[in-house]
Amino acid sequence: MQRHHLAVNAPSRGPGRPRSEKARKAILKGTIELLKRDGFNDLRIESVAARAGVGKATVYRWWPNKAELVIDAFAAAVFKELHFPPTGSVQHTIRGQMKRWAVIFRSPLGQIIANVIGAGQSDPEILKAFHTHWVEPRRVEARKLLRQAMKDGEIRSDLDPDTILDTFYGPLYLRLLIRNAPLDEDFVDVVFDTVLSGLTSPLKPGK
Amino acid sequence: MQRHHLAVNAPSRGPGRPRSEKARKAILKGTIELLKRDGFNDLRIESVAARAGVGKATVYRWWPNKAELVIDAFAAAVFKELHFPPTGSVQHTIRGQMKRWAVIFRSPLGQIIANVIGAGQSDPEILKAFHTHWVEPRRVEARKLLRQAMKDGEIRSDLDPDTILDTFYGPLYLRLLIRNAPLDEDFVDVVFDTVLSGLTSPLKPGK
Amino acid sequence: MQRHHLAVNAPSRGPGRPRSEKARKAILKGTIELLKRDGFNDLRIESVAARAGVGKATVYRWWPNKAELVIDAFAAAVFKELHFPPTGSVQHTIRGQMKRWAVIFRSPLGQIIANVIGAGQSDPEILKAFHTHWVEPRRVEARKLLRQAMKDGEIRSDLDPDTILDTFYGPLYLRLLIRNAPLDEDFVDVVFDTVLSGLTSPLKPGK
Amino acid sequence: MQRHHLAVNAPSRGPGRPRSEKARKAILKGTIELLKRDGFNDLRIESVAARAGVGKATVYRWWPNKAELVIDAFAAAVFKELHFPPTGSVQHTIRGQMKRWAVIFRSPLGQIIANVIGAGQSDPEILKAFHTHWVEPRRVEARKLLRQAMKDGEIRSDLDPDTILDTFYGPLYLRLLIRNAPLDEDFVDVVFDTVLSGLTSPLKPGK
DNA sequence: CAATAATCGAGACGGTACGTCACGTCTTCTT
DNA sequence: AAGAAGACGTGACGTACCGTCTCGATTATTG
Repeated sequence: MQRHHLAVNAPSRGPGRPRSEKARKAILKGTIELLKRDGFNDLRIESVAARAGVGKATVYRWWPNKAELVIDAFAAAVFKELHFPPTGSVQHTIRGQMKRWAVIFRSPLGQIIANVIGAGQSDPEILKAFHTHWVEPRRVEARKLLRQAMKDGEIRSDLDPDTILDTFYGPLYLRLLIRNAPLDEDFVDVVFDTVLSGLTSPLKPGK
Repeated sequence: MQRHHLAVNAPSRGPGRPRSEKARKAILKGTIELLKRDGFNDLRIESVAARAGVGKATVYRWWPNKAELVIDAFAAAVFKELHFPPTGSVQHTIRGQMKRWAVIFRSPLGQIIANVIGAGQSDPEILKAFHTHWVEPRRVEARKLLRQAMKDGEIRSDLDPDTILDTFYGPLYLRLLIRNAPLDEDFVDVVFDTVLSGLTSPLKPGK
Repeated sequence: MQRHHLAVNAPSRGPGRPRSEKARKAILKGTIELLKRDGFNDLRIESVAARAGVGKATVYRWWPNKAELVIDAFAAAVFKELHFPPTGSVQHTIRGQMKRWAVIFRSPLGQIIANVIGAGQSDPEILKAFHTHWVEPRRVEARKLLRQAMKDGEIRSDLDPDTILDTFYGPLYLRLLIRNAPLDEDFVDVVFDTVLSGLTSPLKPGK
Repeated sequence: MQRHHLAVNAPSRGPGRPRSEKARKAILKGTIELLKRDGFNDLRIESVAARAGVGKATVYRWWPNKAELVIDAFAAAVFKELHFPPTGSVQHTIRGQMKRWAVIFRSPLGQIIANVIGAGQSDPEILKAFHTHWVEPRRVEARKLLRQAMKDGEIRSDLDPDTILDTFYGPLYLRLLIRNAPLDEDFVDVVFDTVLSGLTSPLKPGK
């Protein structure tokens, strides 16, 4: 019987030795390091345990499988990247955010994100967790921003915000995952300018 | 010592029993089926061999590892999808191509494509093969098309064709891989209209 | 650092919560029950603790390992069987004792004895404890009895009492442990008669 | 699906790589060695595999558990000890056999026998195998011998041969297993003389 | 009566070995 | 020479217990 991801905010503990915070952190840290080095596929739970100086059973006690472990490690790693501060106009904010993502995508964290999405292709839970821990926290602020821009008349107001965001960010994810060309500043600028321009133009007849 | 991807078109073979074409096809077919059912991660060479009624060694004789096998199977599966016929104006052709992709992406083949990209995140060879067998064959025609459109003044002529194609197709790949929202006709229309509109507008000052 | 089997008869205890007699008894009782059910090899300290409603550490606080625990439990279980009352002639007494043993050997306690001897084959401490708690307490009275019989001329007086006792009881242990044939009354009678007869015959030349 | 101890005398093999005789022998040899060194309880399948230079799976492919492995190893080890040649009179033969057993019981093989009997206390299969591979092969000849002696009037003819053999050999097993006193020549002589004497005496009234 | 001290239950900890699975290689007989 | 069959050594899996360790709570003696 186990209790993964349970009652985190229980004010008082039950009996028994409390969970070792040191072990938990060492495991998550080791997972990130090995994920960078070996990728998701070649990540070994045994290696994580060994690197964290921890028994294998301690890993399995708290994470039921590699996927959940990686998700948690990923969530912890991106926690600090969560914030998405408006920096002036909506357009300026989104362009800035896209550039910051490009930086992240090129960094080791980007490789982890790519790995998580990759692993998610054969495990829906991972994909779901990627949503919960990465996509959604950013989308909630971005949607708010877009709706404000629509209200202010800065962009077309007849489109679904998520569709717009997918159009902005899709090309970035494409280059992250397919790696057909570098994900550099110029690319971000062109994509942003192109899409934004399309969003401010008068409506055209479809098809 | 083995000899993968051998000179197939040697006019005369050496001595010995010739390679069994039946076995080759059964292996590729079984690979595709199991890839659909189990995904790349849970695809077992042993299962492929068993399903194909073939010895495990026969698989390894011709494909050095799971990745190459999947790539070959993938290439065989998408072979018939290769053609990209122009259907009138450039705009009409691209919109049609995007819609056809959306259909494919929603089909079982789409799951295989997603799986291959996913597997490619921890194996550069797979990603490379995805390029060779899927991306490039389509891009060569698409680039030609775009360059014609630029020459005709239909779209801006100062952009890299691959950047443009990434902008068109990135959102589709995003929904294929992240599955945050359905990849339906409307989405394709909105993305196409938006991006195309951005490509026909007069230049705006970047940044 | 621990203190097993401590001087119990200290008239006044030190400070601190005293040892729980209830826990001690529950542990010994559970040990016997599980020993019967699972045998020594498959006896789990965790199961003992769980069955006794006791923390695992409480078991380890008082018994350093499974062997000592089993020995203690065994000693407690056989404590009441210790007495060996003379019932008339020496011959009659020994035959009676052998029959009582046969009954015990056929009972669940017999299985425990067999298990303890079995476990003793890979742990000398267990064998030693089996001696101390089971064999010797019986031998001291039996030897006295035999020496009396020798003095009285009932049996040969040139033999080592322990050799004689091994000859009497060896066959019983054999059937307890090897289980090649039932350990019934007839068997006891034949063994006793045969050996006793051999002990009363005039000496024969050895070899 | 496995096939332990199967079809040994199949005249022609099927397809597939044949079982490695080298591995089989190395495993049985290693098992005996480790059994001597560590006893049954502390015998590790992993150690057996390592010592035999063999994969753990190869051990499990042919023996379902430690018990069966030990039984097979034991059977192989005692195979050469099987013969029981008559050496003159029945009495002389039995005394000689008992002395030979005493020698074996004092040797490393004796420790293995003790271990097997010990392990048999918590696993009936082991005990059964001990019977099949050790006890019975000797008993068949011994029974024949005893029946001949009965017919010749050398010993009483109203007793079950197995009861007699248990009376002869029980004391030897007792000292092997309980180790309360040395299993030396004198002990064997006294036991043999005593029991034999009891078997040649005229019948006494039981009870 | 408060302070001290040892026990209790619970249960997490770092380990070791388990028995299973798939890997990629090999060895046999058959085609 | 390639085929299928299937055993081989390897190494990671996820599980079960080991014996130890921290907890908060309880129950004694001592100051």
